[in-house]
Amino acid sequence: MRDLVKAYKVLADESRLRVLNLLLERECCVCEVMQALEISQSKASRILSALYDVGFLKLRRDGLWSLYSIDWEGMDSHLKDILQATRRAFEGNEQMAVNRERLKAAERVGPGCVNKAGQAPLSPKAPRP
Amino acid sequence: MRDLVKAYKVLADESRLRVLNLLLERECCVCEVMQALEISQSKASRILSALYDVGFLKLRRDGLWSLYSIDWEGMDSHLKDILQATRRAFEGNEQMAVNRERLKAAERVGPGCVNKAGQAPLSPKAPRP
DNA sequence: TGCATAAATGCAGGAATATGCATGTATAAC
DNA sequence: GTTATACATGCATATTCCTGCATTTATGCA
Repeated sequence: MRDLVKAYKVLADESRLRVLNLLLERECCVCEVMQALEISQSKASRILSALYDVGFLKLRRDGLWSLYSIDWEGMDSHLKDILQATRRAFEGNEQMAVNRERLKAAERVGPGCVNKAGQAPLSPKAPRP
Repeated sequence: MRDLVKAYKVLADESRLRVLNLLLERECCVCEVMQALEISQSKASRILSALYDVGFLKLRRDGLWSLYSIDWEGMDSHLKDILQATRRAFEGNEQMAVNRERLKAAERVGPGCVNKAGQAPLSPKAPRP
C-alpha cells in the first residue's frame, strides 16, 4: 500500500506527468527533458529520479548521458496498470501532444545543451560524442 | 490535465485510499467510515468530501445521514480507468481486506455512533431514525 | 593531469497539505 | 420552541513538498 501511495504522490504533479508523457514517446536524457519542457536542469533531474525511485523508469548510461526510459518489463503490474491509464488520459490532451511533438523536433542534442536550455541548440542534430 | 493531477493528489494518501476501499465495497455514511477505520469524524468527513470533489463519489441524503458511494455513472472515463486500476491494487492487499471485513461486521449503526467511535456500538443493528 | 560537460544533490525559502479541536449547520423528534 | 444527532468547516499548527541556486560528482577527451 505504501508503494501505491508513493506512486500516486509522484503522479500528483503536472511537471512530472509532462515528463512521463515524453518518456512514453521514447527514451530521453535529462537535457532533452529540460529543453522540451523548458524547465531547469535540477528540476528535470529530480523529476526523473523521482519517477525512477517509484519504479516507472529504468536508467541506462551512455558516456555523460543518463538515459531514462519506461521500465515496462521490470515494473510492478499494478504500476503498469496505472501508467497505462495515465497514458490513455494523455492521449486526448492537446498540451501533451504538443510536448511530444517538441521532443521529436529536438532529437538528441549536441554539446552545451545544459547551459543553453531555452535557446535553440547550436546544431540541432549534432552527433553524440 | 489539472483534473488528472487533482485526482492523483487525492489518491496519494493512505487514509483516503482506505476510505475508497470501503466505498468500493458499498455505500457508506460518515460515521461508518470513521468507525471502520478508527479515524476522527472531521477526518472522515474531509476525506469523503475530497473524494467527492474530484468526482469519484456521489452523495445521497437520508435524514441525518450523508451517504457516499462510488459514482460509476457520472465519473469521467479516465477517472474510472484509474479507479479500476486502484481497485485491482487493493485486491491482493491484506490490510484492505481486513478493513472491508470490518465494514461488513459494522453494518448500519445506531444513534450515538459519532460520539462513541472506537467503542462497540450499543446496538449494532439499530434501525435508522 | 587538467578541463569541459551532463547529471546529481545540499540547502533554504515559500507554498501546499494534513489534522485536531472547537464550533457551526441542518435535520428530526419531542 | 428545545434538544439530540450527523455532518461540515474555520482556525492554528506541524509537516511535507516544490523549486531555484550553488556546488559536487562522474565521465570523457586533450
